[in-house]
Amino acid sequence: MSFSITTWNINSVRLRMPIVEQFIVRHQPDILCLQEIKCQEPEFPLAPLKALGYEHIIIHGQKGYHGVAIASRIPLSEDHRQNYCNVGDARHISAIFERGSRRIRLHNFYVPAGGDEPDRTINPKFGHKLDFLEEMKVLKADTPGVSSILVGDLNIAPLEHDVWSHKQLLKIVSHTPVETDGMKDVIAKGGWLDLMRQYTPEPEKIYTWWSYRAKDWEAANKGRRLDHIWSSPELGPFLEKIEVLKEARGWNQPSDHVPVTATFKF
DNA sequence: ATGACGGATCTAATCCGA
Repeated sequence: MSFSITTWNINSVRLRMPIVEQFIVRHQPDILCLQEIKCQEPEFPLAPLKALGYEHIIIHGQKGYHGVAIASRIPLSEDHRQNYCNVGDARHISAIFERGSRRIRLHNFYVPAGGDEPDRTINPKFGHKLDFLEEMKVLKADTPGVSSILVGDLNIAPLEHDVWSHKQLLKIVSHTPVETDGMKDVIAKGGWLDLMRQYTPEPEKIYTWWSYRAKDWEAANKGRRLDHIWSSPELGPFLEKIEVLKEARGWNQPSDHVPVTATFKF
C-alpha cells in the first residue's frame, strides 16, 4: 500500500485553482495540504476539489491573509485547529487519517514570515515568529498508537544548502541563526525526521521558493527551502520518494512556492 | 541591498509577503 501527500503554499487558492487542478490531474496526491489560501471557509473552492475526488476537506480560513486547508481522498477524523500565539491567525490545521493498520496525525502549518528586521526589540513580527517556533517545540512526533506527519510553509531554511548563499543570507529573515537553531530545536525536541533531507542529503541544494521580484527567477535561481515535510521516525523507512516540482514555478500565474510531494510505500 | 512582483482589500492606495 502506498500513499502521497503534497504541501503547497498556494498564495490565494481562488486565484490559483487552474494550476491546482493542473497539478492534481498530473500528480494525483492522496492528500493536498495548502497554505495561504487567503479566504474564509465559505469562499473556499470546495466543488472543484470534490469533483476531482477530494471528498474530505477541512479548512482553517481567514479573510485576506494566511489560511490553511487539507483536501483528502482518504477520510479525515479528529480535526483540530491550534491557535498559535493566541492571536487568532489561521496558521494550523490537523487531522488523523488511516492507512492499513496505521493511524497518522497530519499537521499543516503556515509559520509567520517574520517581517524584514531580524530583531524582536524593533520588529514585533520577528518576535511573533520566534514565539510561534517556541510553541512548536512542545509538539511531539511520537504519540502512543499514532504516527505523525508535519508539513507546511515553515518560512525557515534551516541548513546551509537550503539557500542560494549561506553567507549572504545569514542576516536575512528565514536564515538567521536564531531561526535556524530554533527550527533544529523544534525538530530535536519533538523527535521529528526531516524527510526531504533524508531523501536528498546535503550538500545538494534544495529550494521550494523563488521570489516574485527576481526578473528571471530561473536564471537567478536565488531560492530557499521554506517548505517542509517531517514525520515521526517510524515512518522514515517507508518513504519512497520526495518530489519538489520546480517546473510549477514557471506555470501560468504561479505561486512563488512550488508543490512538494512525499510518497510512502508500506 | 532593498524591493524590482504579486495578492487582497471598503477599486485606490496601502498593507503584506520573505
